[in-house]
Amino acid sequence: MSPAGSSRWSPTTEQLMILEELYRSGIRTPSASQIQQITTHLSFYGRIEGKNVFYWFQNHKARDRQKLRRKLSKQLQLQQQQLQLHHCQLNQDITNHFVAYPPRSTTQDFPFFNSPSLLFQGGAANTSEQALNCKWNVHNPQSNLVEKEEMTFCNYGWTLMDVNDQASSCCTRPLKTLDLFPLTTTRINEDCTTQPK
Amino acid sequence: MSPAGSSRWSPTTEQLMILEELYRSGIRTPSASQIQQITTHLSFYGRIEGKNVFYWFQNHKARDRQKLRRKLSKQLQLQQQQLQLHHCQLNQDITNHFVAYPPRSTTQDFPFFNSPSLLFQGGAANTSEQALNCKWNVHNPQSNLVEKEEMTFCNYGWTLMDVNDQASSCCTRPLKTLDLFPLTTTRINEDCTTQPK
DNA sequence: GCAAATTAATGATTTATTCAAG
DNA sequence: CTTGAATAAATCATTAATTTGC
Repeated sequence: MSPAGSSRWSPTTEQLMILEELYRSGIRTPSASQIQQITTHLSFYGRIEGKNVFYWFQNHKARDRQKLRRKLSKQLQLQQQQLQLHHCQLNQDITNHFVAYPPRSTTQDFPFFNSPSLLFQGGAANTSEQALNCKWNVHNPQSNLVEKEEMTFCNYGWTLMDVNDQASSCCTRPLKTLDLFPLTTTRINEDCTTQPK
Repeated sequence: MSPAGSSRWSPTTEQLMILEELYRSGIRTPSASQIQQITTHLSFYGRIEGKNVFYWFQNHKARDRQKLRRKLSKQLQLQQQQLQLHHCQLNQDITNHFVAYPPRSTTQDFPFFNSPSLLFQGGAANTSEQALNCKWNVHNPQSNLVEKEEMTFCNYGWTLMDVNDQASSCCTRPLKTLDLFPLTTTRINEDCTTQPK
């Protein structure tokens, strides 16, 4: 691929420090122009592309969330265990105080013992979700386009792509027949079912 | 945004027909060049951008899968119900034949009645997954780059972006101070914590 | 010390979910 | 309700740490 390059980007220490600082400062989903700026800036410290910056934030955010989720779920698990223990203790007490002799079998449990194990997935996820979904809106003075400032991923790629996209305006020059369209496309429902294998 | 345009693309009938035909013919995740071709071609029938094509395939594939999953899970559910019924019947039979008089309470269920509802998510997903994950590799004669032909989403966007990305090569011209980097970036760990609001 | 073997991190893709226009 | 658009979660794949036997 890239000459003398490995297949994937690995950030230099400086790049990483800067990225982390930006993250700490609140950036989570950088807009197109932000990515552009960051990339340009970081390219001073080593080879880097826009997508690297994009992915870095994507992953960092996700793994932050994930870490938080795990912590919460572990906490919950502990709480549950303690509750269970408490429950058990209570039950023991009841048994000791109100049931003088075993009711039928000493190995028999009380029904409320096998309480359903709570669903961490759902609960914890929602909690951490709300805790983390604080969006950060850039106040970019140069953007006088009235589009949503919360620019995204795809917009970035595609918007920039469209700069040299001749297909944006309805092109009237005779389209040369392309590989993908071997037949006239007006009678589509006939047998142009060229099955690729 | 676009002059006299609505906020989102809506495909013309022709465009839709072609897209569906292409989908039927096996295309699921069109490569960059494919998207380019398709877009160019479809732009003859109305305004369209590359991302529209990309999203269309993305969504169509996903919703196909989803539909299939639902069908399968419904089937399974039915099967489960029937099994349950069968089970119930069996239990009834057992009760009738082996228990002459009610054991403790007529409303009491047998423990194996509340069997765990099976996890459709896991099972069905995997099934439909395998059924749908038939990738389609283009045999594009014009690509003599030896990169993987299974090109993707981001590659598309970002690759094209990099065409006019001056930051790709390590730039040595003095970077003008950007909004995002108000201070020198070498001493990062000091207080450049400009909190955005 | 130092590679081969394992494991942990993390960059890059793909899939699922959600939002919102029409 | 359908579906284009966007975001988040899950997954894959490669690189860096780390361990292990010599």
